[in-house]
Amino acid sequence: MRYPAKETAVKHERIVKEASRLFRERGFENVSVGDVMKAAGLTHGAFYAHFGSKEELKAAAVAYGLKVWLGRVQRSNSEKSKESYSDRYLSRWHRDNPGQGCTAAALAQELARSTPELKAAFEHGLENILSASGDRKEAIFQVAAMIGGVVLARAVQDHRLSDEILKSVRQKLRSA
Amino acid sequence: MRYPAKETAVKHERIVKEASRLFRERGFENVSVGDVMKAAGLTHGAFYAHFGSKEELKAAAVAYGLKVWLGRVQRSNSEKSKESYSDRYLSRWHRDNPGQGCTAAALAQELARSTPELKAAFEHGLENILSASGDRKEAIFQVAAMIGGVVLARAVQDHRLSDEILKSVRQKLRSA
DNA sequence: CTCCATCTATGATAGTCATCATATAATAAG
DNA sequence: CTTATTATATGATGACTATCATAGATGGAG
Repeated sequence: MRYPAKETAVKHERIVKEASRLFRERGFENVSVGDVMKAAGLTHGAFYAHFGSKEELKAAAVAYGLKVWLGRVQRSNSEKSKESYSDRYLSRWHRDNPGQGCTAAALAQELARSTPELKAAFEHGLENILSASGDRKEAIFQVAAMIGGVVLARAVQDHRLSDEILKSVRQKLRSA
Repeated sequence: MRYPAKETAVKHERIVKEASRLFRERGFENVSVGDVMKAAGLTHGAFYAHFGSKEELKAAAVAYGLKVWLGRVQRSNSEKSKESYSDRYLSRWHRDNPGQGCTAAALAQELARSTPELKAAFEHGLENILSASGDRKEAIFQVAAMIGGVVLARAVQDHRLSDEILKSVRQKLRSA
């Protein structure tokens, strides 16, 4: 790195962060390289000084998103808060703000159709999260139910039904 | 309908069926109108004699897909088979054949980012499925867990982990 | 048998997008 | 202070795609 040495790294991180947010909001396919660079305050051509391809950016964005997720899970484990992690995950706020939310709940289906590299990036992050829990089988089940609940709640039109979905999964998970 | 009157309806249905399969396999964005028409044995231009836009086709494909899903649920309810519906849903076969599988497990995240019309089509189909069950809250929970399980299992690379996810959700759902 | 409505095919149009080529500018190294 | 290096910006390029325009073809209505 011969240029500003420090600012460059900051910009690089900003690109990944904005990409991560935009991808979660609109999906990989509906975000162009130009969109990401504009959000990062740069022009589209500069992109290829940072990444070799859009595919590489996707992998970086997924890895970043899962790192953030892991941080939230760990923080929730240590704070013995009244509100459980699943309650926060299955909240209206999370449903309505995919850009700030869980990468899996926003992009898992597109990941399922992606390259082995991308799937591996996701898998690695997921393993870290599952390892952060005691009962592995229970953790897998909870993650699946949480993701399914948010995905369903986001896919329907009616607010009443959407709220009912969130509430049902929250309650069943708590009683489990 | 002035043309072959019967064949036209057959072709129309074939377009919807192939679209439904292709969309589940590759996602809405990765299937062109031309792809669908080719799969149906026609050329791209003929499409607009059947649908006003790709958006209309998506809605028809989603409605068709959920109708098929409802049929499977009902059949499973009547046949008091040994294998429960959730076991079949959370099978390796379903994970590996999204084109023949559940529309929600393949497209729900894209639906979440779609037009109100599309989301309404999905919601309508989902309501029918939930209505086919006795305990509504339990049905919602099971559907969420099943979708989340298959989505997760499809998004990871390692077969061992993927199988473990399917198995964990299956077992937890059965014991619930 | 004739005519017209409508399905189908071919080709064009316009927009978007990932990627690359080139040129500029800024700085770290000497 | 000079020079080599590299981030950045602007502007192509080529590919893809939804949609439309036009024309051909087909079979039901009269």
